[in-house]
Amino acid sequence: MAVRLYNSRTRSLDELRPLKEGRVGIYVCGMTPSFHPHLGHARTFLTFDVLRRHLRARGYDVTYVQNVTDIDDRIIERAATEGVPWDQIVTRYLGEYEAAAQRLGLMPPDKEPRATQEIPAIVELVDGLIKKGVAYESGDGVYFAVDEGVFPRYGELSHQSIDELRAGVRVAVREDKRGRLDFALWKKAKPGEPSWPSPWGPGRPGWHIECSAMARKYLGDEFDIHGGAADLIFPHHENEVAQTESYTGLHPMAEFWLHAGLLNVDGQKMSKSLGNFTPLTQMLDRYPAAVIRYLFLQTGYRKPSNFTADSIDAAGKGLRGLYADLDKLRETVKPSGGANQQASPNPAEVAEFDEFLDDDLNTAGAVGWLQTYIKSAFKERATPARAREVVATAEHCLERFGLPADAQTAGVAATSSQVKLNKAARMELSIIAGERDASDIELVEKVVAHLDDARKSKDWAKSDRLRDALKRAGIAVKNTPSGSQWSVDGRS
RNA sequence: GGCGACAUAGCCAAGUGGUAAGGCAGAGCUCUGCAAAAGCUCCACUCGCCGGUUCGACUCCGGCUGUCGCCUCCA
Repeated sequence: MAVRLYNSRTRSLDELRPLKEGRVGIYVCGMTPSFHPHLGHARTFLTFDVLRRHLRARGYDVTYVQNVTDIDDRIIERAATEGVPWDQIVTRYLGEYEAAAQRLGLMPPDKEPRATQEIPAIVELVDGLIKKGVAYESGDGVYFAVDEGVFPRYGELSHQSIDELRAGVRVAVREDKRGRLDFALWKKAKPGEPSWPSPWGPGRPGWHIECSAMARKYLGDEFDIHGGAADLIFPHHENEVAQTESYTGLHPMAEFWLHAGLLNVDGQKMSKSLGNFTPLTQMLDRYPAAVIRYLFLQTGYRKPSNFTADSIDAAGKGLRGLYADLDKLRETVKPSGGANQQASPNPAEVAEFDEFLDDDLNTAGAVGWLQTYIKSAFKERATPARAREVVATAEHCLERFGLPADAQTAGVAATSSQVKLNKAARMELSIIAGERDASDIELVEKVVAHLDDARKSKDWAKSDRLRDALKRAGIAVKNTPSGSQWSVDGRS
């Protein structure tokens, strides 16, 4: 079965037919590091991460390009506000993004070009557009002449007509341009602004042109997939099309346009002014990356998604449950097994999983399939050999999702490594443990060890007393054949 | 005002022209000194509303209502 994806350009589910046999080129609009990355960025890049993994598993040689727009008005504004050089802003927020990307397990792009390092390619493009008569130089920059109708297909991607757009313009025109819809290709530098040399004097690229230039340079005049979040369709992607296709005379520049749905928080769009903007780094401190990934996997990538504390808690529990089932299967294999009995994923079952992903990256359906699949092994009372096969298949699927193979690695194991005891709890536990200087975690472990001893000697009264003390300290204990496990109570 | 998306149980969320995946929460049972975990069972005669097409629609068409997004910077 071939891969089908929803194509914003044609507004239909189209079959992926790479321009070059066996190879897929993907360009995704990346960060403009002018502020903290947030959970919405994570959703978008996680979407394309799963797409890459799937296409690769389908045997395609994927080239994934994700740019960095490391110069724009917001960066300059931010630098001015803080009174620091513009590139310091870029370094700070790009660093923050890269650290977050690593924690999220995003595969590094094959190419990660930066606008300021591609000035020659950008200048070449702008110059070419002027020569073709679709762009013009004015007092403060170079503009693309949308209003003059130089690009008849303008509005086709976002399904807007030039007339309607013209009616909708409601921002005071400050730039020195001929038509209200015209957009900047090159901005001449005002005193004190960062600049690069060009035939039109020192300046910087306008927003949009850098993507046209970089996509062309790394993937060619025509390539397979161009992606980004839904809010980029207009004007960013529309303008990219106008620039690139005017320059090359070819259409379409990208066969597929993929758009990831936006993320709301508590029913509202994330924004600084609403105060619901949580930096991604903080979210990652609060929730394991695997849980965030799993949460997004449970939703269709195109749908607008609403993030709430409840939704991520439920995702955490769901993921932990999945790992618990898997662990149980692994347990059943161990005694009779032997370490060298390796099983391979079942091809027919992996194919069932793949069918979901082939269908417009239906990760939610695939997650449901995987949950049922693992559970079915219990219902069937799987033999050790079969259990091994199910585990191998499940692990394969998890890897395809970019999820770790077990709860420990995913950071959702029941036993927590992070404890923070309050004063009263610390005092109570240190008395029980007979320790004053132990760390919180050592203290807890000591008391849990006492509890285990009490249980071994069937001293239920003592065992219950210790359990209660731990509970007051916010620690939940559960007993297993291999010793007691504890976790910070209420943490999911 | 223009363009577009979405509307499935308490919550999150798949899906098909032929009779509703999965997860969370909830109920019961098994197990258990207790507490958990886990397993099993149950949990939408119904898919925003109204028409139409059809032997049959939640799934196709039309209308209505509602929510959201884009049209200005945005992943």
